[in-house]
Amino acid sequence: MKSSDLLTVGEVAARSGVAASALRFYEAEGLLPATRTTGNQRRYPRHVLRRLAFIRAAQNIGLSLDEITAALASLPDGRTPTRADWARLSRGWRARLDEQIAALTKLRDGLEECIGCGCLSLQRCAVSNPADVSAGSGPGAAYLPRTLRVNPTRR
Amino acid sequence: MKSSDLLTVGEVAARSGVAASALRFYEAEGLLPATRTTGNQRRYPRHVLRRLAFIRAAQNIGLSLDEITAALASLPDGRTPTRADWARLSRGWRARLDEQIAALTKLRDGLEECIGCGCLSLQRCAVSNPADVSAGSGPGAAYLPRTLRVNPTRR
DNA sequence: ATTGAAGTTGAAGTTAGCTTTAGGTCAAGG
DNA sequence: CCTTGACCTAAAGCTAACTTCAACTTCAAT
Repeated sequence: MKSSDLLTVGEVAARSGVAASALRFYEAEGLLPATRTTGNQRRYPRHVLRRLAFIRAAQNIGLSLDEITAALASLPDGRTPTRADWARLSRGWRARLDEQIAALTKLRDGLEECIGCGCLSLQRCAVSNPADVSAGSGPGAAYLPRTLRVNPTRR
Repeated sequence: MKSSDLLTVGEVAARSGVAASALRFYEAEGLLPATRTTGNQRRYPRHVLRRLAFIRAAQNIGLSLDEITAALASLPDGRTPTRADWARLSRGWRARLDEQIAALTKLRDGLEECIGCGCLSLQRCAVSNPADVSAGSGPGAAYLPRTLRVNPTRR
């Protein structure tokens, strides 16, 4: 155990489960600032673990790193979120989750119907066209969600 | 309207809402075969519209193109899915949707708790660590889902 | 003083699902 | 015949969120 109360990248990686390369990437993106030793190595205060927890939580809810950066930047002094900050920010996420759940539920119900009818029509089927986009509305019509993948990208 | 009952890429694109470039891409991937005219232009039978509906539906459920390719290849003669095929294949998707919905619901409930406690711990918080991965389980620990994005990639 | 592990950088690579571009070819109307 | 719009191909580009690589440098222990 180190005597200092500052953590190295390796230590933060080990404690958080976030790869060192990701930590460097986050710093480059302005998401996770680090101080430097005289030898130019990164040192992190303990509260980065909390900040990382916030980042992971937000990612799990579905926010992009850009959105997370924006959320963190909205805090005074760019501080690591306090309990109150957390409560305020995460309240907005709830609606987001609700929307996602509703969309999936609608899709599932549509699927039940479709299994029965077998229509599978681009125009009328709730599963192939869940957003109810009419075929005439032009190309590039946005179909629904990029859903949760069982095996996302290798992490 | 053309006299032939074969469709050009442009026509398929217009009727399906799938971009012509995507159709060419699908052909290259073996997802959507096309015949050629003597002048080397693509011609599609009408049932590609059904096949495309199947592809879109599967995408909306969350299957990757690779998985969709595999599913279609599993049909005899690589035929476009019939009503019975559709019923059989889509039954498996239901479980997938259920899992996704369950995961999101768990996340939402965890969020409710977390708003109250404010713990935001990488080890204990259901939102920052929904898969219950212990911090000691090594780097690269897979956190949960790559969730539905409100604005995925531009389509 | 030496050594081996851990840290540093910028640049390039990865994956999925397409889109865009450049440089031609084809088909139908006038 | 000529023009115009739709089509063709191969290759490169795009986005997000990282990872990998190569070529050093620093740190802590012996």
